[in-house]
Amino acid sequence: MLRNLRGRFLLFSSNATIKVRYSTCLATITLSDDVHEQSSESPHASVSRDTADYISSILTCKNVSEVGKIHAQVVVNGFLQDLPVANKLLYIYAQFRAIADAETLFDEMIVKDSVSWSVMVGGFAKTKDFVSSLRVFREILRSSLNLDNYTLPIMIRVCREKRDVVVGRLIHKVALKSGMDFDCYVCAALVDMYAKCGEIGDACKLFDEMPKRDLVTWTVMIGACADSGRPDESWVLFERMRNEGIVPDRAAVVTIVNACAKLGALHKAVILHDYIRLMNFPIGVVLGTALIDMHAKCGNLDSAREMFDSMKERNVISWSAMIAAYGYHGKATKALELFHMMVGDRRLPPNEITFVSLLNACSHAGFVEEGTKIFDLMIKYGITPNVKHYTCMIDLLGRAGRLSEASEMIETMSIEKDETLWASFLGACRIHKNVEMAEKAAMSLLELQPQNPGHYILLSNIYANDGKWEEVAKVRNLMNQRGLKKVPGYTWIEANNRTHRFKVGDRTHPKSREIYDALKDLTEKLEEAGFVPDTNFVLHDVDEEVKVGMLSLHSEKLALAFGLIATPVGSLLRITKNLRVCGDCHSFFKFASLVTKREISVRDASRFHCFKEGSCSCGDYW
DNA sequence: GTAGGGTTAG
Repeated sequence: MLRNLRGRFLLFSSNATIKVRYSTCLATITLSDDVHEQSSESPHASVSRDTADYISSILTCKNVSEVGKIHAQVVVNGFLQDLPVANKLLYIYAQFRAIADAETLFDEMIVKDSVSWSVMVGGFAKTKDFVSSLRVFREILRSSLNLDNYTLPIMIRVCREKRDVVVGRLIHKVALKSGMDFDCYVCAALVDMYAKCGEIGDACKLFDEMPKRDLVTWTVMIGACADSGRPDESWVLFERMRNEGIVPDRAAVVTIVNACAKLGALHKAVILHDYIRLMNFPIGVVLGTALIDMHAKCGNLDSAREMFDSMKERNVISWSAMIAAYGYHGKATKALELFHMMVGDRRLPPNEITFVSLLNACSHAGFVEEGTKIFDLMIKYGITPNVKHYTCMIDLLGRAGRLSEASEMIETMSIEKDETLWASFLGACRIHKNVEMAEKAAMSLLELQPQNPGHYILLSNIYANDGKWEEVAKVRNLMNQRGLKKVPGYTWIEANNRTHRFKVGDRTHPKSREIYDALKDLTEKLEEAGFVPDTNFVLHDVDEEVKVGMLSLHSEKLALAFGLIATPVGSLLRITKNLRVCGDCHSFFKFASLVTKREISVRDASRFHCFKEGSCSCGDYW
């Protein structure tokens, strides 16, 4: 029998065995004849041995059932109103994701402090019950409790997970208004939230204004730059961080490896891997997988495979990364081989991304039949095709010229179609010059993304190629009315351990004159060799045309011309483009590799093209 | 006593 008398918990018992049903288990506690007294008068008194004992036994629990037993003892021995003990119980329930148990306990606690509330917010967040998390957070705001540096990062993270920048911003404002001082946890969470919600400007501003930055804050910002298409800035930040004496840990290294993969710069990949070896970072599954991806995306497929082979432990992500690596490089047979090894000998179940990688590999290589089989196999594995799988299939069928089959697939699929899917179909229609189908695809793109200037250009090009000039004018007017301007694509080239960037008609490079001379010279030689520019890919933007002239000013070609003058004869040219390389450039590179006797490795938005002696590793499936 | 960052596709 438990009684609470003026702050003293008195526990009376006779020779008794008390059964307490609590939580998910039944605890049996045998009590002694003695009367125990426990003082709880002064909360500031040193923590009693019993409190500490309970806390340590709670922390050693291996499962919820063990927690339940200790919980029962806590109740019986009158320690439930001992805040550190109750909070620790709450915490451990939350850790085991037994949120219902935590909630029951929380409701029964007469006294709660900011820790109890914070643990509940975190507990709900851990089980992805974001609504409840927010509900508890609102209760904190309504109560007399102050906001603190513990609850805030949890809530900000919830907003990040939900990609809800509106609520995120609101919480940020409320916190600012409360006058509290933000610590590194709050700032890092805010920077990350803004960045993942696509508000990179806010993320940068916060980061720049921080008086102090710790390793996590730097890591978050490095990742944020990479995710927002500025991996070159990630690299600069990583160096700045190290110059400030901050030593990266594994998570930071994974982040920069990931940024380097996006950068696609081989010389940086080599430097980074050497650094990782030098620092003796243990290469676990995550870092190993990131390295596979980095080497593959920087053009070194062999290093990627070496990494894969040397890993002691691999998971489905590592296998998928290696399969994808073969895919970008047009090696569909290798990708399929690895897949069969994965599901055969290793009995590792593939996930939906494995299939995207595999289907992409098939479409890159023009493996229509194999791709179709894989698509069916995926369904047998119980994976419902998503829009990405369908996009691969549309790409696969479309590039192979099977436009009506692709169109039928689009008509009959039951899931929502997105812009990538239509863009894939449109790309295929353009290659095979099917104006009617292209028009339909472009219209759908415009409907889905009326703010994307690229779609207007595409549609107007389709009309232009078909001589429908009135329609061209209409589309152009619509674009101007909506205040949209074409965003240029960029091309990078590595030369002498540096990366140089070009955009269409670029004249900002110090060696501009030489580059243009080299390009003119090259173009003449290519035309002599039989190269015919493919005007299907000319952007019929009149103003732009007047400015930049013709196809020959594409950023890819400027980069190539620079590479020819800046690197030794015979050396490999490594080019990276942030959009898909067009058919005209593809053909240009093929001829260039023949005429200049250079090997040209081009990485675009989703694949690698290796041009050698007038042909491309990916055949005509560019 | 409670809190922030890392791997595969498109």
